[in-house]
Formats: sequence, structure tokens, C-alpha cells
Amino acid sequence: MSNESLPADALPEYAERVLEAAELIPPGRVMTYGDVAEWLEEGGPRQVGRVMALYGGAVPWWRVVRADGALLPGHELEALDHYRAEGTPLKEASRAAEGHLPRLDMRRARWDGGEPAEGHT
DNA sequence: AGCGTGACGAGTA
DNA sequence: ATACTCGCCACGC
Repeated sequence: MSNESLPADALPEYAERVLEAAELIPPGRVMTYGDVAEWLEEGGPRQVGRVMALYGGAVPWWRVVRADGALLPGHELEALDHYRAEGTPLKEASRAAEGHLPRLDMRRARWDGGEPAEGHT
């Protein structure tokens, strides 16, 4: 067996790290793909995105978002439902036009991964 | 071995 | 505000 493949019941270590990071994002907060990569000190936003696309279903994927605050295409309503349930800061659309969903207010919702339990002082 | 694609990001026009 | 380009890294053809 020169071919040593990874166990089927285990994820690549990098993937597990990404999922771990996603799990520790507190409700009402989000981290960008790039932030997660930076927090891991390895890989880049595309690698994090790849992991989320493949294994994100096992973690609160809606807390890992794009840097521009756009909701996940194909899961916009689902993500939005979670955001409203968790009180995640959203930037309401000022345009009266419908079909235009709100984006995340990154300035308030972005979490740096410093302290999961932030006091309000 | 080259090329395109992707749950990305930042910069520039 | 949007559109486009380039950089990034892994994967598939």
C-alpha cells in the first residue's frame, strides 16, 4: 500500500481547522473567508471557501461570509433567516425596489475571533 | 503540462 | 454604486 489515502471518517486537517473556526463564531457575528484563513494562518479565502463548499453543511455556514457582505447565492433566504434569528447586523436596502435583499453590515457584524464572550463594557 | 474554474479579496476605473 | 483586472491556491480536465 504505497497509496496512503486519508480515512473516510476523517477530514483533512486543514478542513477540520476551518470547520472549527466556523463553529466558534458566536451567534450574531460573522467572519469572512479571508478572516478565517488569516486566523488559521494558512491558506487563503479560496481554500476556506472550498472547505465550506464541501463540508460546510456540518457547521453554521451562514456565519462565514464574503468580505463584501453579500449573502450566499442560492441560500440567501436561508442565511437571512438565521441572521434575523440571531440578530446579526444587517444593512437594509434603502432602495424601494424589491428582489434586493439586505447585505450584512460588515462593520458591525465582522468578528475578529478575539473574545467569543464579549462583555458589553 | 497547460488551462479553466471556484461558497474570495483588494485595487482601480 | 457597479464593472473589470489581477493575485491567490487547490482541483479537474
